[in-house]
Amino acid sequence: MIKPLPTRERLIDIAGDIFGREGFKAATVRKIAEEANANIAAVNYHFRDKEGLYRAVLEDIFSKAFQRFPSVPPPEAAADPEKRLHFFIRAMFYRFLSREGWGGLSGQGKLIAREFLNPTPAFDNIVETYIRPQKNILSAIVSDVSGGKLDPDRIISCAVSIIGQCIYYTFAAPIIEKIAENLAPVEENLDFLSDHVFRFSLGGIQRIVNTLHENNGFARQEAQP
Amino acid sequence: MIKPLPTRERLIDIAGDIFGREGFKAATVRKIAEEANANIAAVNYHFRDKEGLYRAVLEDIFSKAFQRFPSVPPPEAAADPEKRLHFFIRAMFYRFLSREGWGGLSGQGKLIAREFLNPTPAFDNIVETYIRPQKNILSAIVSDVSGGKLDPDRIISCAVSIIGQCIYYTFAAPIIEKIAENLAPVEENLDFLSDHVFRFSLGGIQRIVNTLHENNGFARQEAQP
Amino acid sequence: MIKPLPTRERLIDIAGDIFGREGFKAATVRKIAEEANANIAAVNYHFRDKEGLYRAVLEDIFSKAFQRFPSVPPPEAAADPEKRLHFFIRAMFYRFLSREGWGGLSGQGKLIAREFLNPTPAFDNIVETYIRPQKNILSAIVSDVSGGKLDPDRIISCAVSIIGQCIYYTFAAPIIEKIAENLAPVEENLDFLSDHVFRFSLGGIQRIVNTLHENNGFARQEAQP
Amino acid sequence: MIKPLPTRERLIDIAGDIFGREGFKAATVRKIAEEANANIAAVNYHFRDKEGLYRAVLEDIFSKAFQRFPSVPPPEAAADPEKRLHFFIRAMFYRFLSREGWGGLSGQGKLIAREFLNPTPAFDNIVETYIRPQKNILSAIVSDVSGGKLDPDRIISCAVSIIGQCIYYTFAAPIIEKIAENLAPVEENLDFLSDHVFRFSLGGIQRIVNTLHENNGFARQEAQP
DNA sequence: TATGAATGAGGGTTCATTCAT
DNA sequence: CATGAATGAACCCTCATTCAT
Repeated sequence: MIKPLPTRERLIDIAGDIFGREGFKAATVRKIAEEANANIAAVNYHFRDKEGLYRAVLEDIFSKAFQRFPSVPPPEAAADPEKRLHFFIRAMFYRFLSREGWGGLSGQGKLIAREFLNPTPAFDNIVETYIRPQKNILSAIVSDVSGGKLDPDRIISCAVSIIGQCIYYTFAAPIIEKIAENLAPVEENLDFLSDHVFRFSLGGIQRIVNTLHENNGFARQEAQP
Repeated sequence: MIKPLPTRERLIDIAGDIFGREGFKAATVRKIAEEANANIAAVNYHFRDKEGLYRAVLEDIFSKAFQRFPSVPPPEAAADPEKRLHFFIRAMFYRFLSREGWGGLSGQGKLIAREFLNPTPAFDNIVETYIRPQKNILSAIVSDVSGGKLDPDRIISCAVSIIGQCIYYTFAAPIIEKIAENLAPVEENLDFLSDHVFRFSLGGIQRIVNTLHENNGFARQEAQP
Repeated sequence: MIKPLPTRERLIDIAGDIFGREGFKAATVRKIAEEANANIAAVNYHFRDKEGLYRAVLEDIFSKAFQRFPSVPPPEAAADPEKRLHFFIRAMFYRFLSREGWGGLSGQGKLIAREFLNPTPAFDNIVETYIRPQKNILSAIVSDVSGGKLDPDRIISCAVSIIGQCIYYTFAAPIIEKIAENLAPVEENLDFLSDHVFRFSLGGIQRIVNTLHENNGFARQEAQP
Repeated sequence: MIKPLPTRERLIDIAGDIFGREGFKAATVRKIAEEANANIAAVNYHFRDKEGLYRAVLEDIFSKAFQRFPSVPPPEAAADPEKRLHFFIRAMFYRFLSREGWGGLSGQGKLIAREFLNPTPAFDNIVETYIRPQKNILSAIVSDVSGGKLDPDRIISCAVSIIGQCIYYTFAAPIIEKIAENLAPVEENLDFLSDHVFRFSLGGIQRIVNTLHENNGFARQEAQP
C-alpha cells in the first residue's frame, strides 16, 4: 500500500507544474490547491503566502534536478574532456526535459525558462547555489577541450552557445515540434539530441580555436528604413 | 514640430514592452493605458479587449522586425552560403535585441520568447507567416553550407542549434549578464555575438558532416535515485 | 419607391421595441443605434440623452395607440352600455397586443407594462393625458352597465378587474402561452379573448350588484408559521 | 437577544427586494451588498455570480410564499367549490402583496411580475414546480364552480381572468393607487380586494356558463388609419 | 492541523456621453 | 446633420489573504 504524499509535498509538486505552465501571476492558489486536493488556506498555512510557495517550488526543483542528474561523472569515470562535455550536455537535457523527476508533471522545466526570462528575487539564491557552479564546471570543460587556447571571453561565449542549444529545447519545445513536424517529440529524443549538441558544440569550439587570428571583419548591418 | 503618435499606435508600442516584461496576465491594461497617456477605455475601443490588443502587438512586432531586418541579403549581394549564414544570424540578433525598432523599448524581444515558451492562439498565424519561412531559409543555408551532405533530420537539428544560440541571448540576457560579469551587455554587443555564433555554428555544421559515419554510441544516462 | 424613414423615427421605433423587451437600464443606446442603422452619437444629437429618447418613445407609443384604437365608438354608433364595454375591452387588446401599430415590432406593449410596474417620471404626463381619461370612460361604462346601482368604490374595483384581465394578457403572454399549451398564441386570438373578457366582466359586474347587501364576512387568512 | 441572520440569508432578502424594484440588470451587487451589510465579494462567494444570487432569490421567494400561503385549505376544511375559490384568490393576494414574508421588504412581488413579463431561464424551473400545479388546482376549482359545464378552453380562459385580476394588483399597484386616489393602498386592503375579486369572478364564471350557446358574433375592429 | 466564511484590493470591461471634424 | 475618437464612471468578478472555529 502506497502512502499518499503529505499535503505540503503535493502542493509543491502541483505548484511546480502550474507555475511553470502559466507563470507566477497567472497561476492561482485556488487552482493549485484544488488540483492538490488541499484546502485553499493550506497554501498560506504551509508557505505563508503565494510567494513562499513559489520559493519552495524553486528550491525543490533545483535540489532534485541536480541530485538526480549531476553535471560531472563520478570520479572513477574518465577524465577525458570530450566525455565530460558529453556528460554535461546530456545531464542538462535530462534535468529539465525528462519527466521522471516530478511524477510525470512537465511544467517544471518551463518554470526554469521563465526564471531565465524574468528572474524573480527568489532566483538570486538559485543562481549562486546552482547556476554559477555550473558555469565554472562548463568553462573548465570548454577550456580543456580547447587545449587551453581560449581566453576567458571566448570560453564564456562558447559556454553560452552550448547552454543556449540545450535550454532552447527546454523552452521552445512547443514551437520546435510544430515547425519541425517530422522530428520526434523532444521529450522522447533526449539521447539523440544530446549527442547532436555534443558534436555540434565540439566542432564549434574547435572552429573558434582555429580562427582566433581572424578579426571580426564585418561591418554593422544597417536597417533599411 | 513633431506630431505625436495617435493613441492606437502609442498603445501598441507601450503594450509590446509591458506584455513582454510581465507576461499577458500580469500586465494590466490600466498600466498600459497610463504609460501610453491614454484612457483605459481606449484599449477596448481600439482593440475590443485585452487579447485584441495583444494580437495587434504581436502582428506589429513581427511585421516591423522582419521589414527592418530581413533574413536574406539583397539579390545583388553575394550568394556565398557562409555569408548568407552570417547575414541570417546577424539579422536574428538585431531583430529582437536591438532597441531601434520600438522607440527604445526593450520588452518586445521577451514577448517573442514568451510565445516560444507558451504559444497563444494568436501565435499560430505568426508561425505560419513568419517563422516557418525562416526555417526554410535557414535549412537551405545549412544544406548549402554542408555541401548538400546532410539529410533533413540533421539539417533541422543544425538549424535548431543555430537558432537556439540566438534566441538564448534574447531571452536569457538577464542571467547571462549576471553570470558572465565581464561580458559586455548583450544589447551593446550584437556584432561580436553574431560573429561568434556564426563561427561556432560553421564549425558545428562541419563537424556534423565529418562525423556522419559515427553512430550515437552512448548508453542512456540513468538517474541516481 | 418607398422613402426610408428618417433617422429620428427609425430610432424611436427600434428603441420602443428594445426598451420594451429589455427595460430602460438593460437596453443600450449602442444596440438601438446599430439596429436602427444610425450612428451612436445620433441618439444624443436627436434626443439629448438616453432618457430623452425614452420619453420620445413613450409619447409616440401612446399617441399612436390611442389614435389607432380609440376607447369609444364613433358617436353615430350605439350608445348601449354593454356594447360600449365590449368596444372598450377590444380596443385595449388591440392597442398594445396587435403588431400593426409599430411595423411588426412587439416590444412596445411590454414597455407599457414596465411603466405600470415601475413608473418613471416620464410616465406622469402619460397618466394624466391618457390613462386617467380612460379610467373615467370605463367608470362611466361600468356605472351605466350596473344601472347606476354601484358606489364609486365598487365602480373602481370593477374597472380595475376589467383592466387587470386585459393587461395581464399583455404582460404575461410568455407564461400564459407556456402554461396553457393548447391555447392559441395571444396575438392571434385577440377577438376571442376580448369576447371572453367582455362576458366574464359583464357577469362580474352583475354579481357585484346582486350581492351588494352581503358583507365581507371572511376572517383574515392566517399564515401557517 | 436576537441572533442576526447569516450573511447568505441577509443577501437573499435584500436582493429579492432590490431585484424586484429595479430589475436584474439595473440592480447592482454593490448596492445589494451594502444594504445587506456584507462585503461585495460575499455575493460571488456564496452564489458564484450575480445570476446565481438571482436564482437563489427566485427559489427562496416561491418556496417561502407557497409554504406560508398554500392554495388549498387544509383537508378538514370545507370542500365547497366556492369556498375553495375564495381561499385560492385570497392566498394569491397575500402571497406576494403581504409584507410579512420578507421582513417588511416589498420588492419581491414585483420580481415575480418581472418574470411574467420577461421570463429568465431561471424561471423555467419555477414554472414547472410552482406555477403549473397552481393552474391545475385553479382549473379544477373553476370546473367545479361551473358545475362541470365548461370545456377546457373556457376553463383556462376563466382561470386566466381570475389570475389576471390578482396579478394586476401585484404589479400595477403604483398606477392603481395614483389613478384611484380614494382607494386604500393595496397592501392594506387585501381582504377587501380578495373578496371583490372572488365575487366578480364567481359572476364571471356563471355568465360564461349561461352564455355558452352564444357565438362570438363580433366583427374584428378595424384601426382607423 | 485543517477548514469554510469573509474581506479588500484590483482586475477587465461596458456604458452613455462629449467633442472636433 | 452626421461621425469616429476619446473619456470617466461604474459595473461584475477574481484574487490572495485572514480569522474564528
